[in-house]
Amino acid sequence: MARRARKKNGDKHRRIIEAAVKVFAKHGFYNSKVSEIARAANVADGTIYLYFQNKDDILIRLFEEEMAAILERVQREVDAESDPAAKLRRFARAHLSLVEENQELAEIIQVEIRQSSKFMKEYKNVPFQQYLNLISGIVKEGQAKGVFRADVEPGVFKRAFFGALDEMSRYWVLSSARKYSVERAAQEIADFFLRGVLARPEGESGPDSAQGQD
Amino acid sequence: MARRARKKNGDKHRRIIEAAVKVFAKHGFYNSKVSEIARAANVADGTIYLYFQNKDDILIRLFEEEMAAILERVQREVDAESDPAAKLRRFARAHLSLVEENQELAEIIQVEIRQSSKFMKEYKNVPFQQYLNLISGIVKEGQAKGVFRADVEPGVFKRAFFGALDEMSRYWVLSSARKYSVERAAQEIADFFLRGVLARPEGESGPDSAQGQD
DNA sequence: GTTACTTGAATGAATCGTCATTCATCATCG
DNA sequence: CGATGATGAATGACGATTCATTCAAGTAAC
Repeated sequence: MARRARKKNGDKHRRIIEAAVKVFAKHGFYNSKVSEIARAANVADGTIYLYFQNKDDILIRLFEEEMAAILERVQREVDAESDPAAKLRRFARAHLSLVEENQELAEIIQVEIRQSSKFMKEYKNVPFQQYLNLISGIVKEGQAKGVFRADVEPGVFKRAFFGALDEMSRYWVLSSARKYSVERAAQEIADFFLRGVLARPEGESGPDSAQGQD
Repeated sequence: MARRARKKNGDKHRRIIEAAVKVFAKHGFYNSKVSEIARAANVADGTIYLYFQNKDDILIRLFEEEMAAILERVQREVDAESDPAAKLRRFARAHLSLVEENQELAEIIQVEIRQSSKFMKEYKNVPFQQYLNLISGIVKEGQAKGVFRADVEPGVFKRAFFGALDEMSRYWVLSSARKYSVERAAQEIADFFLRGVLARPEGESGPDSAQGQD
């Protein structure tokens, strides 16, 4: 029964994290009171400090735990496809679906984490790097298979692609108006990129003639 | 000499804004002290309250003033091109150049403004909307001219395109490593999109597909 | 041109509220 | 009984904002 302690720990730890998600999403990190998180989690103020070092720590841990789950899920979805182009579409769909399903969390990751990961210069934000690298991984694979153009810089692509999805999500999260469906948007965004990344969009002749002058 | 007063006003207002840019960029809005801005601007703490309502107001006004200048400049650059595709490339280059030239400001706009524009639910952030609409404007123009595919949703495109540039900027601003040149990245990002947006990448067949509904 | 008075910009020390965090105390369980 | 987890009132720091006061420049009167 000694392990019960751990289990109980896990329980309160969880409850606090979940409460924090709600509270941070509602007021933003800096305007959230620890006591409000405590109230929402149904624990005493002091209890929070048995599970977390301080307020910052709540944010970091919440981010890392949730991010790990997200990474795993998206990874799995992407792995389910074999064609690189399909992987990219799948990534877009998975990303936007996750945002739609976890709006509060998405809001925190988009707004608060960036805020503080800049402020906390030390924090390297590994999970986010990994997430981005899922994308560049797909690109490299596509290039290796000859399906994607070789002159695409994976390091630029991953940011551009992620950025596009992310900005679209922001729209979802911050506005209430849903003009476009997730499916539709994911599809369209992936398309913008894919048609530019595919080695030959349609029946094409040579890649040399591609660009005109500027 | 009575007008000197106004001039002097303008002067201090400016100095405070400029100081705030530095301070906010360095510590983030919430970790910045009004007294530090005052020190940086070489005015007394109280003086700030003669020019701004409160700390939030400093952020909002700084954003709006700087944004107006940015909008005007990018607008002008885009107008200098006539071909929609060229406009898009130009937009990308202008955007990234601005970021490179005003890193502190860019950092604030990316991180702090978003933070607080969520927190201040009322704040509609018109300047940002306008900025985005520069992009959708280009798309619509391109579609009208038949240069861009008609089935592209300008409202999705503007976010995707902006998001891509923005994420790339974040990399510049937050990391110190500059692996890719601005020029190169702008070019590449615009290309990802353009090759997907151009009505006919190469010699294609049917002209019927050109016009469509929106 | 100098003296006396008015105005309002500028100052910065003092105030006042607000939390994050602590810790003395309590409850529970084995 | 300890011991370990939980509590929540009390503490202390901090920092935005205020406001009584100073000061410089303008105006008028002589």
